Amino acid sequence: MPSSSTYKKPVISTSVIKRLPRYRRFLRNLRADGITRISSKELAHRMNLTASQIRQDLNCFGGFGLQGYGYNVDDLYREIGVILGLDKCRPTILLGAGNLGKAIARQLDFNSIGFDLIGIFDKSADIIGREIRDLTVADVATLKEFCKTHHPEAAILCIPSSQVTDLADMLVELGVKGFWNFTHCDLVHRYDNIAVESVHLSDSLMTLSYHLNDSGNTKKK
Amino acid sequence: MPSSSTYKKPVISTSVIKRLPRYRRFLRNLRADGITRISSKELAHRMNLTASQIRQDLNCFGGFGLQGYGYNVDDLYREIGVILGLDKCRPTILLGAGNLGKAIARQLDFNSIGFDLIGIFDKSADIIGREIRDLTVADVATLKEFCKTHHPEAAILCIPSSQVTDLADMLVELGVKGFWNFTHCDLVHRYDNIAVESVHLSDSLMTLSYHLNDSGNTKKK
DNA sequence: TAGATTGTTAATCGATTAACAATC
DNA sequence: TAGATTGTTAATCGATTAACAATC
Repeated sequence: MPSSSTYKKPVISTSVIKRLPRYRRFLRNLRADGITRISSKELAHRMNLTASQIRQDLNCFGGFGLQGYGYNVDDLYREIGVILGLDKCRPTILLGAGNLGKAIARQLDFNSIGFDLIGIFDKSADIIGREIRDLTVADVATLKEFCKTHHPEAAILCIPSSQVTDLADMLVELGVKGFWNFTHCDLVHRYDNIAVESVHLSDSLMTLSYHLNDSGNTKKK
Repeated sequence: MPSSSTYKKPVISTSVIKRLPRYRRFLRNLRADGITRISSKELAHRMNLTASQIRQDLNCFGGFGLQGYGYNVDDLYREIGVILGLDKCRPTILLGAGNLGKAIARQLDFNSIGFDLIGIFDKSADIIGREIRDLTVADVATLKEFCKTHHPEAAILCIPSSQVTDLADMLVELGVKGFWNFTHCDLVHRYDNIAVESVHLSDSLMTLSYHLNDSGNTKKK
């Protein structure tokens, strides 16, 4: 039953990975309610999944349960955090401090989920120099120099689509290993060995629109 | 080959629905580049999919192509818009005008994707009365009255988790048919016949974290 | 020990891909 | 007509569910 985060992983499917944060949220709520142990059956019931799926998912990473007992809520919560790498502290930069960028920077508790926001950049003179959290928005012209000194591992893209590919290409060359992409641009298959996680807000709203069309047979995700 | 939006739909899988906005984005780009027709093969190549999948997906909704020719870019772009219901104008309200709510309200072009933002509500005295786009933030205490007059169909939830269930329950009673949910709360299986589309920002960032762990065998979504 | 619940293998289901006849 | 490419059926692949032996 390995629990450390460095051993040869047998490639976990995206479906499984995407469920992990949700498991973690439910486990946190359970813990907050003072519940210390839970069976796959009970958790499945609360999450509207099958017990089988939960056990299959967790066993991709190791045997975290105990026969006849179930899972320890707090242990499992922390294990999932380790699997996701939330115990890391990855230097991260934000590109674009407009409405959305600013909100993202302020809204999220980066440090508690493995990221450390160390720089914010914009190209607009109106925005450069402003304070967001503990950071001052810098001129994107100084980005290259900044990266060479501080080696950010991840970059958050909240810039206009037109600027995305140039900037992203540059960042990859400067050693950035992953993008959290809020632009309309489809970066996903552009690079090898670079992680891209996209949040396409309007795509998401469009699927809501679809489901509003056929209210009645709606029953989703 | 039906193209109108009202006929008996044989339940389309979520996987297909979720791909539609992406097809639409690519088609728009093609159109912008002056390309008027495209084969499933060529589109598949550009989108990193199989031609087979594209044809299967589109044929869930009707025969939009022409044998020996392919698809008309502009027609298909518009058809997908109709399928998604982007030609509608659904009265929509925003709950919570903090960092994120404000940014969402300002960032998105609601009208071009089927929504009409008609009200913004908050409970904080600091925020009530502020101007966001063409709207003035109203006191959430006036929400019920507002709904009885204006009958919003969709609600965007950008409020603290603690307030979500009470507010959402009330809105459902008042006739809201769908939620765009940005809270940590898992609304999904709470109601019948209510559409819920969630954007869990930290969940998304966590999956990026996971993929940064194993840079190398990263190749995703 | 008996009861409970896991870890894991086998069966099922659904989604993706391949193949090909229909047709522009 | 010949060539191209769709719509659609069949085959494959992967993900979910069921079943059950292992074990706490």
